Amino acid sequence: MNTFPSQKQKAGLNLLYTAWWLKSLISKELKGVGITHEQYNVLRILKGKHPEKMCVKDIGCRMIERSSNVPRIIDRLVAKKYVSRTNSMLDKRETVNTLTASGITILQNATLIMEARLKKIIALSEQEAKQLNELLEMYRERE
Amino acid sequence: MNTFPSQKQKAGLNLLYTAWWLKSLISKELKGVGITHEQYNVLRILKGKHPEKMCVKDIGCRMIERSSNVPRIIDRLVAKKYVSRTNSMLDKRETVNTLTASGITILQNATLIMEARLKKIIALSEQEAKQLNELLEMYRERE
DNA sequence: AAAAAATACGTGTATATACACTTAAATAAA
DNA sequence: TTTATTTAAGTGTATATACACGTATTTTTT
Repeated sequence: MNTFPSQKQKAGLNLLYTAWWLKSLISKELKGVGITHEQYNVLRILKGKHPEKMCVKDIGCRMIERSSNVPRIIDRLVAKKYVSRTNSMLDKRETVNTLTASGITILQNATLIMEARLKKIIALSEQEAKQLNELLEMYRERE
Repeated sequence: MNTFPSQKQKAGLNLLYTAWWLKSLISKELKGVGITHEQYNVLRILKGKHPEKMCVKDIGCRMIERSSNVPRIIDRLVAKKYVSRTNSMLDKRETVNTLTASGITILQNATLIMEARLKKIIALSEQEAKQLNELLEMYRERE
């Protein structure tokens, strides 16, 4: 990684690679629990409002990678009985979704395992992480 | 994005989000040219050795996201006539792949469009990009 | 030289992404 | 009130990812 015409160009590839590396790490941990990276993300979002229910749109716009696939991710979580989905009574277009008891359990499980692992692996100090956050925000400043 | 228990945890999400943001940006530009992000990546890797031919394995291990899907990405590039694939004579297990003339053209095209766009959008200076690179490398130091 | 292990490529499957499209319901405009 | 527009959810399709597996070939071991 060291014959780059510019640091800026290198940073793009470095960013994509590091994110892939992190995502792989997370997926590997979650595999033991039986859920995918994206399913974990949806469970966490639902946890954030629990016991309040959330419609698909509100979940979607909180996803890290804004996907149009949320209905199908929820399908799988419903099939695994981690999420319950019913029709909204206020707005018949919406469905409302919430964690089940086993959804909460699996999420706690996943979170514990993952955070322990990440804590060990990620090599930055808090101060360095803060600096990284600032640079990432500057990176996409013109978004 | 500001009620995080730790900067380190925030950095993970920030990293995933920024990479997604960048990937979307790139994909959008490439759409006009008619290739995907991953196809572009393979074309660039082939360009790096051109006119030498490359086997699937050598392409795969140079991908940003190490995918086991390289044969199928090449399938699509062959179908579009941007890549030509033949059997290796040295090792009959291998196939050897190289850019066609139109592959070179489309790649030049894509590169020009993309770099112009990224230059405008990415908000970091060279110095800041360098700092970002250092932090990303530290981030995954224990890989 | 024959058997075993490793390698390169490809395939099959479940999941996800990106995007266009459909349908039903809610909201705004006429 | 009726019509038009917007919105929420879901579906279909092409592409990609992750991973297990199969097959042919090469390399290593015995």
